[in-house]
Amino acid sequence: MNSKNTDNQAFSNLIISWYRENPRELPWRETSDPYKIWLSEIILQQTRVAQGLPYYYAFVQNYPTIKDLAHASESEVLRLWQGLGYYSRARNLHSCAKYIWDEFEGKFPSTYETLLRLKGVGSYTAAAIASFAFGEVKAVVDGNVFRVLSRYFGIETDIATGKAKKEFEILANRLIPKENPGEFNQAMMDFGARLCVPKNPDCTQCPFQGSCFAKKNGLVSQLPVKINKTKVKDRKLEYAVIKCGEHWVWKKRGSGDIWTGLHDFPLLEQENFPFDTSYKLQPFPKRYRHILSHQKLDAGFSEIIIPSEQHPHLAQWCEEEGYLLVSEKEMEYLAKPKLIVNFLNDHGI
DNA sequence: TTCCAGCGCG
DNA sequence: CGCGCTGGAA
Repeated sequence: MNSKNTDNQAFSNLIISWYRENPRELPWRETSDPYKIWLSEIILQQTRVAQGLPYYYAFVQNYPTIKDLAHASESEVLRLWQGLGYYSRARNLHSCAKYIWDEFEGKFPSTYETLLRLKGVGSYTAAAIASFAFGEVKAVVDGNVFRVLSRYFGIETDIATGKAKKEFEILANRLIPKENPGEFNQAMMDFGARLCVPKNPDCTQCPFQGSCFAKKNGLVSQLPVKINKTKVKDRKLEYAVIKCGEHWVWKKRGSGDIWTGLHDFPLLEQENFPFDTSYKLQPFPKRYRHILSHQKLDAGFSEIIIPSEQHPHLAQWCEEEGYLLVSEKEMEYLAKPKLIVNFLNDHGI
């Protein structure tokens, strides 16, 4: 055995023993059911544990097995996902459940390579499911792993690049032990989430103080290197809140833009907006700001009251233009983006 | 108010 | 490489 392997073993032993002393107790760690592990990993993509936890409980409660999820409707799944963001995760989740139920009799794919073919499952999630549920020796590389390894080994590659992804995957796969790969992966992520945190980590508590490159060289605050070039565009939305008796006009959003599959209202800037002259537009004074990953939204709402006797006419227009006429009772069950939920809350809905 | 953390797709 | 969301911290 050469010294590299000895070092690797020392690293994995140390991080695993840290993990055994400091485990987070999480419900998806109590199971080896690949369905529940997959569900938890999709929820946790781009999402903190504290925020994802209630959604995990809700999904397990509503859909205890992949069969239950496969037999649900997409709109129901989106409604349960409401507020969590990145809604394509929910659409992919549901579509995968149907696919696995229909094509594989509900038997979950069990290898890294086959998991990777599932929509919404990339290299991180495939490695997580393969190692946690099936014991495959495959290292996860997420934001935590980038941080831990870049600091410990002093790697200065910009972690936003594809080059870094390859480099860190190779390194992590050299470190992962064959005996308990899943535990090593959990350990790396917990260590990054709880001790080797992005800002002001408490290095005095760290088992790697003596060997960490960043610690020894005073580079902890500089690593990992991440060049942030996300540019955010400004965008204005002018919503028409069209009410007729107990009914409101809604729009189910299509693909190719934000909030695919969720519901909001007709936009005034729409070409074919019909109620140009005949009805009074009452703008609400309050505007709503909402930040997405690449857009800064500034939304205004104007109310339009349609007399009840116009209901049939309005219903026909909705039919023709692809809008939904929904009663206040039924609105509750539509999946809506946070911005719209905020607006409704302000109006006691 | 701004900044930042957190993967996958086309 | 541009794009998709929200919440919590600075």
